[in-house]
Amino acid sequence: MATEDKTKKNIPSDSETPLGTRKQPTLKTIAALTGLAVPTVSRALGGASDISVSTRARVRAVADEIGYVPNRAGVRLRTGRTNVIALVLSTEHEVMNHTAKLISSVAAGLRETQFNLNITPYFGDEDPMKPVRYIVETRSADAVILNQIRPEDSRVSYLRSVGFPFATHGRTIWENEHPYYDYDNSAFGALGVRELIARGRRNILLVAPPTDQRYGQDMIAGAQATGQEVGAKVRILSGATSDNAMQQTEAAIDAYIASGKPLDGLICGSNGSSIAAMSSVEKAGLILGETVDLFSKEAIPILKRIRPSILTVHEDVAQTGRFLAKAAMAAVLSPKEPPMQFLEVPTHASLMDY
Amino acid sequence: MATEDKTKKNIPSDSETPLGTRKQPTLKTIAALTGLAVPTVSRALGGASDISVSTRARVRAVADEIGYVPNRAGVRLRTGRTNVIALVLSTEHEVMNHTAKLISSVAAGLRETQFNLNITPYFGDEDPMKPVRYIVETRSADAVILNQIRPEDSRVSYLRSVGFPFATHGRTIWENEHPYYDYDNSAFGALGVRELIARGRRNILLVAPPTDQRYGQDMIAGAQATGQEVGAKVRILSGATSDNAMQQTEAAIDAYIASGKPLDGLICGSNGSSIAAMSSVEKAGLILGETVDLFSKEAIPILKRIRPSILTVHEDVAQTGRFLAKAAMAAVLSPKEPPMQFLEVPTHASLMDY
DNA sequence: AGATGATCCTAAAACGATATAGAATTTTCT
DNA sequence: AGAAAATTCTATATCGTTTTAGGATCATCT
Repeated sequence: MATEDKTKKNIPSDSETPLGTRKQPTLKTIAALTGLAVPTVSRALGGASDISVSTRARVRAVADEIGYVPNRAGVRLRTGRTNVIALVLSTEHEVMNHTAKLISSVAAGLRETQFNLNITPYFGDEDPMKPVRYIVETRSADAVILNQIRPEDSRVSYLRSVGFPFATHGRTIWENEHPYYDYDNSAFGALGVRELIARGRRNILLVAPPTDQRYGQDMIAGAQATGQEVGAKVRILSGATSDNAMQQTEAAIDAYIASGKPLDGLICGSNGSSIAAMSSVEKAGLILGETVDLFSKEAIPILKRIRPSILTVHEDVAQTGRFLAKAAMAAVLSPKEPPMQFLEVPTHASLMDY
Repeated sequence: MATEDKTKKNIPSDSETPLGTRKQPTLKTIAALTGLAVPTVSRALGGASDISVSTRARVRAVADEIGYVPNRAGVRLRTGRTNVIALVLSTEHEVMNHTAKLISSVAAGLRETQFNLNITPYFGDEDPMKPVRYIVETRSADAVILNQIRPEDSRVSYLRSVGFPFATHGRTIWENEHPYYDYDNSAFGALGVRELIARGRRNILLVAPPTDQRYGQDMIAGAQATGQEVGAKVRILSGATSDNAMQQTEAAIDAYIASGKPLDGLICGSNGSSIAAMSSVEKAGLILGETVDLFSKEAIPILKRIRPSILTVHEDVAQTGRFLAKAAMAAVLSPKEPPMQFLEVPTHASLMDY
């Protein structure tokens, strides 16, 4: 085996034409072309004030001419800056509609900025902390954006403890101290109850909001408080809740109906649960818009194109993503400024019945 | 400690730690702790054969102990390797269902490998070449994955000319020479016609496949050839086609029906067009499964949960993404091997009518 | 004993960028 | 005119890693 090692070392393997190694121009290239020193070129391109205007112009001209683009690895090693914002997403139930729209809107928010978007997925069976820790430890992003926030999210406390910039889609118990965008799910729950009551509904079921995340807790609280207020019964269906647990959700609603409890109003906080509810209701012989009303959070266009009439409230996911992008950038570029925060409050529903 | 003069160079003492940001351990840290030289530590962790087993074990133990993670910028600068696979996606019509599933399945394919996923979005109004050129010029990924491939896609010819590793979702005219995963849309078109004919349908409309991309061209060719064969009329509806152009697609189908042309079978190659078709057909008073049949490509679960009975053919997007991930990695790690290629051929449809 | 090799490690250089300190020149001031 | 100051550039060091070449030590062979 020793001899094998030796021969392996001596034979110059595939050193002929390594594809893709056409070298990119570097600062050194420009320095050679202009007769300047490398740091001078760097500072000229950076717009430093102690480089003469004429030199700056000359350097820029040469750089443009040869198509110079800074090597990110060099910048990153020297400055620690990656120019990357990482969006950390769970793929537990697949990347679904809402998440997909979030991706594109965050991308839109980063458009024409110095920042690039990196999607870091993690899987349901692994520690949600893992991708966050990886990003921090390898410094592979300047900031992270998190969603599916729990009230005392350990990722948030970790990021705060190491001083790493971030923004969240959802609030924690430390909500005053970090950037976030949140949707007022308490108001959503309240609005749902009010709208259904206004249509004469009295037996309302709130479908399966997650109780480990604040948004589900808020939705329940908002709906129940308003139910108390107006003297209507608001029941909470527990069980599977995410977009891709539609089957379980549908089964849970089926079971609820089968149990004989009265039902004439449904509140669904996700597209998946809305679809499950529509299906379930139809099977049970109830008719949307007539014997039962469905109040739904509208996020994807498909819901608009499905025939039965349902009440929808608009959630502005496009705004969400753009805001989170700005908030994350601000956390990087202006760490001393107060964190950017926004709470989207739903105020009215409309009948989607085209 | 004994060889103090030797180790005394410029080891940053623990007591310094000046700023608030706690520094990550580097090879230097391990070198100081073990009394070895930095390259020795590097080679020990890399498993080089000329480092003694005991040293390797000691170094690894210390590395694990202090939680050493290689700084990616350093590796990238030295080796040129980023350990990133970039998935380049258009957000023209938003990141939609099919795309979302592609993202999660590519992520799954990269799971537990050395590679990370980077989503690089581009916008409909900008040059599709731009993100690709950026990645190549800044060397910010080791390979790219492209979709929405045109037959003579300029991104593909560019990547080939610079020798940059890539894989495509769809084939080009150079299909023999690069890695790809493709769905046999010709077979899909043919199968659709055959299935509809088998149900007694004779007036078939193929809904709006894009004619500038190969997959649309193939679908048309497959459907028309089979139509010829069995002597049935297959018409092609031109117009908007992507998932998010549902409104236009629906309007085009409405117009087709209004024109009085006979129609008893529909073939839809995307989820969006299927939803549009269902809506359009219902408006026109046709009944799915009775007066008309819909043959659809099934990719998202929502289609399964919508009430009317439709014929669906399974497209394995999960496999697509995993394969593309492997193909891209292979292009990076084994450039000399023949490119990984796969053509998914649909063979049967099933009635989604639960 | 002296030469040869094997084993295990180190020194130096390099990737591409930027920060810092200081050098060379010109301008301004007294 | 001589000194101080401003201007414009260069030299050097550095970020963290890996590659290359070579050095030191000890065992083995003739």
